[in-house]
Amino acid sequence: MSDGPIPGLERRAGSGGPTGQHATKLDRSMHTGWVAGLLREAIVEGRLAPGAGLVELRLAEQLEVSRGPVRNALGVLEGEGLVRTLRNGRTVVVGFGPGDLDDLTSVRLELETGAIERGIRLAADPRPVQAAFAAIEDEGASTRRLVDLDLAFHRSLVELAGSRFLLQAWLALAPVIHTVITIGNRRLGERDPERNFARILAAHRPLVEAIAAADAPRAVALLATQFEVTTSMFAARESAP
Amino acid sequence: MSDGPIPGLERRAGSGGPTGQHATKLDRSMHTGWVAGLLREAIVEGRLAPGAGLVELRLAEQLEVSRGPVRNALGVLEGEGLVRTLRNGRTVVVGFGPGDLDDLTSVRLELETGAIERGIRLAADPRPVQAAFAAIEDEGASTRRLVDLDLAFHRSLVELAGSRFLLQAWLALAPVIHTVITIGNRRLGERDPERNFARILAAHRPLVEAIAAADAPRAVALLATQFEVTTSMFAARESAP
DNA sequence: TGCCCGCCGATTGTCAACAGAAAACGATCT
DNA sequence: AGATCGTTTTCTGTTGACAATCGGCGGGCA
Repeated sequence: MSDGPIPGLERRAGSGGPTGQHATKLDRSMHTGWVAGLLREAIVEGRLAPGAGLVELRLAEQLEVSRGPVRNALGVLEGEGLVRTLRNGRTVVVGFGPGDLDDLTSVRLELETGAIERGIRLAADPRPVQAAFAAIEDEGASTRRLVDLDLAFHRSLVELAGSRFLLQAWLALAPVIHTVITIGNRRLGERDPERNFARILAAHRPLVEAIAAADAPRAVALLATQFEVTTSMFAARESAP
Repeated sequence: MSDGPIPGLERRAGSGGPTGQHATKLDRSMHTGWVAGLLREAIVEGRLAPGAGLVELRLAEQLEVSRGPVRNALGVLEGEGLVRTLRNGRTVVVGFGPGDLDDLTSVRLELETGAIERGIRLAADPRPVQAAFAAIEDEGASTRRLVDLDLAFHRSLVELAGSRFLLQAWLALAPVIHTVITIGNRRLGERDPERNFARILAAHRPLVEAIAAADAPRAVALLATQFEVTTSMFAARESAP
């Protein structure tokens, strides 16, 4: 494999190191979670090309930690479906083709549709969804956080159903969804972030209202429309770069 | 925490040790995968009670490996949702309540129903499903392998759709499904294994036929019926032990 | 020239040991 | 007696080192 440091991993994120401050929430631990977060971010933002090999020792010395945390981080990334270990133990970044986008979108649609229907049927509290939308509104067009907030919004949709396992299934897809949203948002938003932001708001607001009104059919239809619009925009950009 | 070895983990499974033979399929490695498999088996079969604490050092010396593989194995199990690490790092076995059964079943129904519909719409090859059913038929009433084969059957249903991410979402639930099937099969099957076996066959055969005939509505209805029967039997046993 | 075999570097899997934090325990004080 | 504080013990997180394995490279041979 080629020498030199791996691009897009200058360990600048966070503070000056893993011992910075917060213990990365629920991940395995400080170093492990930090490395996993860094790697995940690099992958979902496309800085790590699909197929690129991740060598434990190189990552370790580049990030100035031992191989242990790196190893564990690769393990959680593998569990998230972002990397894949060949049967020789070599770890590579997984790639996503155009067909995968349709596939992922359809699965998301199915899961989130079911969640909304169940949530409304159970008269779930819509306020978390409203709060998640408000967070998007308040953020502005800052692309970086926007992705996280968009993902959090859709997570709140899934959580409407109050189903532990539905959430678990969706969570298994979350990193990949993050990848797709990030790449798509960058393509759509780097020219005109404000317009992209307005588009997102326009797509989400009616959905929030429909959910607050407990209008399940309308909410589901709006969700489907939102996904269709997104994928078609992707496809347009994809075919004519 | 109480002393002594953890019950139900006598490292008998497989050969005499991790260096036995095959490198546990696609898991992380020999020892890691072996430990993860052992632990997973113990959890899904109920030998490890929910809430039980898993101490790395104790597991390590009990299984005669170092803490490294044990640690990685616990990471894998955590990714599968079978254990949970508290914010102090302590790892405990997660528990499932009666409500979780309904929840899990409904999510499974949704996923597998969608898979069947998509698979039939795409004119997917039904032979893997038939093969999985044949494997169940050939096995007989041996409860142990029956669970694996039942799970493999349902996995083949999901694979009908040819959707990478639908499979990933379902796979995220697979260990938990395994747990439920195992516990349920034991309760239902320990009195009269033959009868339980016949019940499984009777529930699966029409489903296979409907899929082979590309009759999506009938297949979906049969799947729903199968799940309803199972859950109601569970509930009956649950309320009157 | 083309193919096969053995060597060598690179990389992973594993292990034992160290430092820090959290929990459990007991003693002391009120 | 009950609560509180300090000590001890347990357990995790991390590190560096060792052994085994895989891939690639060059030399030898037909």
